[in-house]
Amino acid sequence: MRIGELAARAGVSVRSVRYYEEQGLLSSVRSGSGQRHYTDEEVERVAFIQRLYSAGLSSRTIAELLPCVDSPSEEHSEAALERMAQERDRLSAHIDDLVRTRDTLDKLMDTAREYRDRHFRAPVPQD
Amino acid sequence: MRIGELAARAGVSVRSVRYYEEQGLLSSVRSGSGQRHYTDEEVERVAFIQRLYSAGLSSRTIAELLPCVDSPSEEHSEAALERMAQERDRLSAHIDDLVRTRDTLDKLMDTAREYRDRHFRAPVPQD
DNA sequence: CTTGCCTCTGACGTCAATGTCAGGTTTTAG
DNA sequence: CTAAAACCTGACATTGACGTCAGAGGCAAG
Repeated sequence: MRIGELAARAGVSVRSVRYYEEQGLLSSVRSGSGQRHYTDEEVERVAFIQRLYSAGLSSRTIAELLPCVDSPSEEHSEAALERMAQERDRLSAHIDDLVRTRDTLDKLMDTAREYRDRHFRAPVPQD
Repeated sequence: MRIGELAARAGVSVRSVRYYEEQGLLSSVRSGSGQRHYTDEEVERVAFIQRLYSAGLSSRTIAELLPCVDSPSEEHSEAALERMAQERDRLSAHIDDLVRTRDTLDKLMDTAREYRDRHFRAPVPQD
């Protein structure tokens, strides 16, 4: 498939796909006229890249992880495993942080609801 | 305390504190010479703002939430509650996304470890 | 063949939070 | 008193993942 279809199927923009290639996260086979062609597998790959981005990883970090995903071989296996473990930990920490923030928000909402109910109207069952 | 101490205590840069004020997230009492002065409470506030930022909220969104935090009153209570619920949901979705990504990373690491152990050395107890 | 859509490269624009610098005032320590 | 350190405003720089546009070429349908 060509880049438009890939982008649509993966749910990203055409611009992003080109950007991923520029960053070395994705490769393409070029037709004689220079157009990029992809296989079905690339759809998943692009989607996965997106998820890593939205997990807060940078292009550089993703570029360091993907080779391990592609071909687990001796050369990068150890380094990549460490890198992945490290990013996994960062991710875990971030998740914990978000959960704490969500808890804080929950408490704030409870407070606000209580206040509202006490002052402005009868209590309602919460959600 | 002055801005330097506040920033240090809250773990952010002086620049950021000024920026928060510029965005209406924080207020300060000015001394005669124009220097900002803060109370201990502001330290927590700044730290909380930081957490909202790192949770992916924008200045604008934070600005919409903080008034509710400060003084739950009729005027913004309903709207702010909705806003908070909405952001809470966004946050939850994001957390779920991150957890899924972490799971994927875990699986990748398992695969890599298996590969390594099968090909290059005797199995070791995992972690 | 032509019309319309897709693609190409390359470059500049954007946005948000923050860094950084300049040029000047204020506060603090010795 | 004086030098260092901290603060002020204002403005421009940066970073990263894109958006967007220009100008040119590719490709299927009628």
